[in-house]
Amino acid sequence: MRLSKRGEYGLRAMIVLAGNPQTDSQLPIVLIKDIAQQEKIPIKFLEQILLSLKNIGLLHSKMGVGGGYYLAKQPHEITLGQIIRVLDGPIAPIRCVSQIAYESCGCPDEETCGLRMVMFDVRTAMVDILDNTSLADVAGRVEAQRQLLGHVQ
Amino acid sequence: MRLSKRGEYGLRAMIVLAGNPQTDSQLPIVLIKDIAQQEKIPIKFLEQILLSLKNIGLLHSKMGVGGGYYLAKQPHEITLGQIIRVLDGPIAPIRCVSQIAYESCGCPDEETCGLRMVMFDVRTAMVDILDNTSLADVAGRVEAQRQLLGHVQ
DNA sequence: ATCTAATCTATAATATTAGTAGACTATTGG
DNA sequence: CCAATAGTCTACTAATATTATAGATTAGAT
Repeated sequence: MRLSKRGEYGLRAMIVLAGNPQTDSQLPIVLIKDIAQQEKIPIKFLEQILLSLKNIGLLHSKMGVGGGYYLAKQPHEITLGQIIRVLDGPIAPIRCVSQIAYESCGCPDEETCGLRMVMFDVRTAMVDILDNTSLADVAGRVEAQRQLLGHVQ
Repeated sequence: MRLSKRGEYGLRAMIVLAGNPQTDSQLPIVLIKDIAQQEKIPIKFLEQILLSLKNIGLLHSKMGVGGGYYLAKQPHEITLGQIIRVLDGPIAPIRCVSQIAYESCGCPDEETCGLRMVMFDVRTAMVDILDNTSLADVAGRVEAQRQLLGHVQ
């Protein structure tokens, strides 16, 4: 029941990117290298991860001097659920409760399978959080917590 | 974010065992072989799984003719969370939110780590379900669903 | 041109998972 | 006591997934 490093690193990177808010005047481009350094992620591994997120349309990039990665949408439009599904696959404890990647678990009657009923609830609980938490929400919570702890920016 | 086969098989086996309710007159002993057959689980794999559950004290067993496995406690005293922790380890998307197997994720300040905040909520949601659902609860839900669908026993 | 930075593909190293094998021990019943 | 039954224990293997690493390539800026 654990997130992979791939998923974790991807989420951390996206949260960093969301921390550089998009303005009209200045593009919030961040280098892979900088994210890797800041979050202690192996750079070559992070490259692959960001590339996946780019290919699915969550990130844009720019090559060459002054290039880097930036969010393809506003932070409030990107949820953690989207990111995790790209990097770790469907969010479901067992396949027979996945909406996106359903697969029979082979029990005689799914309608009366006790395990399936409970795991359906677990899946729902996870998805409820992850699909309703955006990068902006995360940034907001971090900010609120900083204020609460009296951190000075 | 998926349960292993080990975990899944263990849960299925325990649900089967809880389906044979414990009475004073007759011991509800079930053979590994029968569970394996009914649930389509490789028998040698299931042996190991049941042994783990026995060693942790969730199952008892009896060798020889007329032997087999039976629950060590009443179905309402055994939760799915207990079973999963034995077979799959701690229930937490990342280690830094596990109560039982905490481990630092290496971020500069855990108190203001956005990923940690969200994953803490996810963990809580999963644990709330799994630690509050007993084998008796599962059996009850299966029975209720059977009635609802008009199955005749 | 040259430097920078992302892109792409392949592959290596490691860990985990899933399953198999077989010898051993305990219990029952004849 | 012996044979059959059924769980115990340990080791091992095969497959798969995870976590990277390497290096050549392409695009863009100055």
